[in-house]
Amino acid sequence: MPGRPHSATHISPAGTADAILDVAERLAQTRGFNGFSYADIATELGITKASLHYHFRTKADLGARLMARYSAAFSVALNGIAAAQPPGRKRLDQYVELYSGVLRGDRMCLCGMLAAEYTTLPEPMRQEIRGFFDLNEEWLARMAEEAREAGELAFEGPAQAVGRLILGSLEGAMLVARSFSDVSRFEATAARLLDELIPARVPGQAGTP
Amino acid sequence: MPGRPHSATHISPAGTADAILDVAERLAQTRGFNGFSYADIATELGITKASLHYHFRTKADLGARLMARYSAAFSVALNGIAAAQPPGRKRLDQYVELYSGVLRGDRMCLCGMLAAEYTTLPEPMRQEIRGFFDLNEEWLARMAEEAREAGELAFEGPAQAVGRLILGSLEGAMLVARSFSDVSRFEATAARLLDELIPARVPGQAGTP
DNA sequence: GTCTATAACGAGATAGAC
DNA sequence: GTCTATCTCGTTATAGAC
Repeated sequence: MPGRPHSATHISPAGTADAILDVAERLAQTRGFNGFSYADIATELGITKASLHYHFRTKADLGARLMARYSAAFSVALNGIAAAQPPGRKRLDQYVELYSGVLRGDRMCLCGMLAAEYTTLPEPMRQEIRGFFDLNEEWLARMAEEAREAGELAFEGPAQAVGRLILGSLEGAMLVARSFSDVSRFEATAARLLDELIPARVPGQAGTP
Repeated sequence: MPGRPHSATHISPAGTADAILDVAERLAQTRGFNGFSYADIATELGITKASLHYHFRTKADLGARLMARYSAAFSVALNGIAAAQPPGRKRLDQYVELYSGVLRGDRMCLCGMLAAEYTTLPEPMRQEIRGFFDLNEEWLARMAEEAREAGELAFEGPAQAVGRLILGSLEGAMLVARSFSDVSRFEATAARLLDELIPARVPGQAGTP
């Protein structure tokens, strides 16, 4: 695919592909990747389907680039949380808040959504899904481990297992809560999950000795 | 029983309508409700699309009846577990095993799957999804409460919160594990969830104060 | 109950003008 | 970069013969 115009004379074209991805992202998060069409995007942006194909040759192409952008943005957000907060519960609360924000827009996590459609998606998109889950599990495990080492939170066993449990649980809690249009249900569930799973370490009680 | 070719009601003389639902169920659990067509079912059964419309006038009709059957079969399975096991962890382990069995067939929980497509589904199907979640949450809460009262398991706060957390967590863990074609990942996560959330009550140790 | 045939529509995708 | 026009295919759904 050709890159953006290299001259500085036009600034607006830089936004078209991104604008398309913005709409596609919202539709994919609300209706699923198989739940929207080029016509939906075109209508919303006031352009034609043919123009969409200029920016994204195929829908599979659009999907792969959509997920790559999403993963990259998510990664930036995770790094931001880790940089802004010391090891401890606060980091995980902000992680949960990332999900709450998505849910407030009646959306699902993009990759959680596409995971449901997994078997119908082209391999490049499947790879992105697994990559997103790996990224999140590893970040969560690292945050949990650092909090344990800092004596802020307590849990037993490998941090990887904690990361996997938190990721899966939040994705599922989102899925259910959205069916009831009830963000508070998600928030309450997420809070309890963290409370039970990695309670604050109280000096003088059982934890790491 | 979910994940099995036949529901608990019939054994040998499965009629055409049931055969159609069997195929539709498997396709919905693997590809989603929007991920299969009448043509897919017709081809697999060696009949025509027109015949399908004789049994199910519209796809929305098929979907609603499919979910009603699924929920009913699931309800029977839950009652069976509660009747066969005394209050305690074993009941919940068998509940998890229900999910593992589904996942072993590369399927998702039907209602978890359709929850992702929620916004694209007709209202009757949405109702069934919420009903399925309610049914499961309430059963899990009841099982947790009975186990606590029997002194078998320990947890604090309302049992409803525990039911919601388990349901959402299992649905999400399924979703993620299926993307990696790794049932053991689900099983390990589910086991840890139950261990942490409602540990066995050991006399003389911290549990309910 | 199942078939053939077809309607009516929407999907992804392409060619070529401007 | 965006347009008009079109192609091809798949989708749900119906009519009517057997």
